[in-house]
Amino acid sequence: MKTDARRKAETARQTPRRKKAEPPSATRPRPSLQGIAKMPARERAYHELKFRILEGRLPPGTTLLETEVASLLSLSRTPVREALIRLEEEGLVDVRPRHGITVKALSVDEIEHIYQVFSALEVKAAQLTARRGISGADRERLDGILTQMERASMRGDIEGWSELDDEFHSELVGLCGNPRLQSMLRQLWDLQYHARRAITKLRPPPIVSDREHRAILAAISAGDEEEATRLHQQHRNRADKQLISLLRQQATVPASR
Amino acid sequence: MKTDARRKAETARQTPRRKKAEPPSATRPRPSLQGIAKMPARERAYHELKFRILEGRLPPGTTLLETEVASLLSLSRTPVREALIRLEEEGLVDVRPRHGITVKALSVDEIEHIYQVFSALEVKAAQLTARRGISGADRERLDGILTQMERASMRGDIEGWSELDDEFHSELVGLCGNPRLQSMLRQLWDLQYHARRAITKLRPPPIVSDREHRAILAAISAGDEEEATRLHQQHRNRADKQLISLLRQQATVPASR
DNA sequence: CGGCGGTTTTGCGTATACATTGACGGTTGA
DNA sequence: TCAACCGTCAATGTATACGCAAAACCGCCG
Repeated sequence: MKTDARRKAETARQTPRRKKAEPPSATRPRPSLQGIAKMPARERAYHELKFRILEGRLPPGTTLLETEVASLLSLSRTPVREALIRLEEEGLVDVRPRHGITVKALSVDEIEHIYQVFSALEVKAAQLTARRGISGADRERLDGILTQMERASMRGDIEGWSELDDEFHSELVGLCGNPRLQSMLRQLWDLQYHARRAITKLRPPPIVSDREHRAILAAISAGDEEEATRLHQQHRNRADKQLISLLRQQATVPASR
Repeated sequence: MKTDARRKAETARQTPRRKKAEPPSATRPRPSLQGIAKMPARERAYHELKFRILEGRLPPGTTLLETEVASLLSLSRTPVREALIRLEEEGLVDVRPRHGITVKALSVDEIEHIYQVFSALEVKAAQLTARRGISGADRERLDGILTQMERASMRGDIEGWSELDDEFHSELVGLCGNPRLQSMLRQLWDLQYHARRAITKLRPPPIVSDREHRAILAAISAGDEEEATRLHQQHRNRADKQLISLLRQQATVPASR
């Protein structure tokens, strides 16, 4: 028993990484298909709920009471509440006391806002990556992804292309050397995940994107920070505009699903 | 014995008089100096802790157990834990199970990372503000702030200038029309709050900043998105570089305080 | 003198109990 | 018929109980 309420920190300059294997994959909503097993209940609740929301198994607008969520996951309210706090902070659910929690439905405007932030950060990431330079191996890897993408777009495999696109972008971000930037991007990613999937198949063939990607990679490889920034900027502007306009289009005609 | 023999009566609901005398900080971390009264305990815990951390009353490195925090705030562990989850997400504290929570100490590198994100977002905000245009009244207000700043810098009142600087930037951000962007900026702001204060007085006279601010406001008023972006970009680059270098300088000579 | 295995302590994760509060429907009075 | 009021109760907010397992401790053995 200590009478002194505070102890001095052990100074470790380096953030004392928790031993836990990093769960969140950049593009996958679920941490590891298995690692969920022996996690604290709070984490399980968090990941399970997030997963269900992102995959659409808890569609936007769904509202549940804390108790219902708890029994849905076979847990008590405590860890569920703790998970919900995080999900609310991240913007995935709304908590309205006495009315339950509601899976947030994003309006097109909100998605546009998300993309404004997302793209600004991604461009910054590209800039930082260019500034710090990439290794030959990284270059190879990115190059490989681009090649696969080109093949996919030639065969008209938009879905496959889209996944590779995610991979390319997230690889690039992974190289920027700014963990905070990375984690913010990951979070924003999750928010737009659903919207993005919804319009994947409606996309026109990504020939332009392919070209732009090549150019960006070249600029980064060359360490040309200015050029990489400019190109990535432009790439995102174009892609965002397209995406938003597709969404608006679809929003007016709710259609099938 | 283990459980702290439950706080007996101890003046039942009589909350010990908190000395919330401190009125400082322009962009004060505390919500409203009074509104804290009749809030849910979880919120009180959150704000109270955040306040103490930002003001330095819980200096970086401080380590406390959940129980200790709870009794510090005269609450039970539950609302405290819920507050801590949010504080951890925001990056203000580290939670290491069985080792307590510790107030995070940011390294200069981390602060640099924060600024990279912060500035990218602020520039985007300026761009959006320019794009959407500002009203005459807003223009007046911003103009007024700049005038006050110029006066402050002429009198050598760096502290005053600095507060106005915060105000200017946050006003600008407030006009961008993207709430998510705003809230992210606010959060990042809190993270760098302490570091920034620490070097405020070491700043050289802000003549250049004053000039830049004028130019930025002009570009925004004119609705010149490109120019506003470029100028703000440049402004932030310069200011960040200066700030980081001051921090590094000081980091090597811990000095007083 | 130092490392190692068992034992004890203790902090936390989760469940549960209890208090509080706001929603809602029914009743009443105009 | 309508609107204000009130009582009831469900849902949340907060406190407490409880057991596990990590960390600290301790004594034994090298």
